[in-house]
Amino acid sequence: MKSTIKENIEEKLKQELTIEEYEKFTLLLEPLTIQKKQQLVTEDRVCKYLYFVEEGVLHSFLTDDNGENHTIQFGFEGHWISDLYSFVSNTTATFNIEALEETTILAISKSNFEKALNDIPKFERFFRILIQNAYIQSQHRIAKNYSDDAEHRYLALIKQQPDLLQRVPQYLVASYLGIKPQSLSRIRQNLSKK
Amino acid sequence: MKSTIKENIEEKLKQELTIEEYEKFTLLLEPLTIQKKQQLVTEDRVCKYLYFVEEGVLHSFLTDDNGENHTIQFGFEGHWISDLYSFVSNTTATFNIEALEETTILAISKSNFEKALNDIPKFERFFRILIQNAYIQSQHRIAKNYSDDAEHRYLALIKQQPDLLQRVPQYLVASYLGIKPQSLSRIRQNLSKK
DNA sequence: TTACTTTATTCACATAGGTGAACGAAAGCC
DNA sequence: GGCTTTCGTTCACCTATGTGAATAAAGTAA
Repeated sequence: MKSTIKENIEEKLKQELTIEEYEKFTLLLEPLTIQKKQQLVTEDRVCKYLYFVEEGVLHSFLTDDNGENHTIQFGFEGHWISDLYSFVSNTTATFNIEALEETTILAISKSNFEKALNDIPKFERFFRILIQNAYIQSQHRIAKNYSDDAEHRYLALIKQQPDLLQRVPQYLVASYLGIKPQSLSRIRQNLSKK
Repeated sequence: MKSTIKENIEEKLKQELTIEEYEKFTLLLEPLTIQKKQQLVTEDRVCKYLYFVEEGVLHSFLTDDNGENHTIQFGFEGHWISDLYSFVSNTTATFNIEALEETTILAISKSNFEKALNDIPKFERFFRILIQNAYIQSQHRIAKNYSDDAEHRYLALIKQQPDLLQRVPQYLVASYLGIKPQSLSRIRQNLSKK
């Protein structure tokens, strides 16, 4: 189940890292473990790290003016997660990031991130590809939100990630789909009748 | 009104390009002009370029299973636009890109793009920052779509881009907001009563 | 100018998803 | 083991937005 950062980088670069590159990079990472319900990032504080999930799950969410939470992203093994705007611009975060189970993480601080970009040429490319993939996904998510109703989005989601409901509570899946838990219940009820 | 690519790059890099860098880069670009309603990218064909808008406006949109169009993005002067997934993976595009008025563009092909990444070190960084900003924006757009209703999204949009309705027809603004033209009409009517 | 097409408005009615409450089941805790 | 909190379901009712049609206004072409 554990995901290694070396494989993650090599897979995106479609190229192996040399031992020196990997060791140089490893020195810049800070391992940490957080418990279920602990927050890694809290809105109104600056998000000072990028996080790579080795094992476990996190979610990033936004608390709106009515105090409701909206899950923007899940971070499973092998994902990178952060409040990127807060990280790059040193402003207070708009998202919270919280563990959904005990999670082991590798964190890279902004100064170490910049060191990596400058000292390890491949790293700038790696990070470009990482963000590029994330951006493509988010464009498609916006597109699907426009063209599909909640039932279709739910079906597409569990098709793409069949174990999702085993790993995270249903009300967070509803939130990620942009609907209320009751509505997801209703949708599942309708589907089971078909 | 015209936007220059040199300024666009330097602004993102927060650093000036040398004359050599700029000239090397310029050689990789293909200028073109397209007329209103012409398509730059068509779904089901591969998108072979990244496009920088010098002057004019484009929009990218998706045609759904009911034949309805959903505007995903507007590309004004100074914006880059493409079907990035199609471009990077050489698969057929899911989005269309069409001019909303006569538009002048600089296009960079995939092979030239790769040449730029490899030959001009700053370019990899520039492109990383470009995508990073786009990704941050799209994350915030997803978040706002979850927490705000159409009226709030409309108000936020015209506040952020007050000339939008002068440049593009209202039904495209509605589409971008994820609602029907009639609904935007109704929202505007309610607002004018307040 | 006239004619034709595209865009915006308004209305009556339909529907997906939201709301708040009640209830039971499951999970964590002492 | 029982107690308490969290989670999922169901229901009756509500609301924002969609639908389809009619009409007007604006834009374009001849």
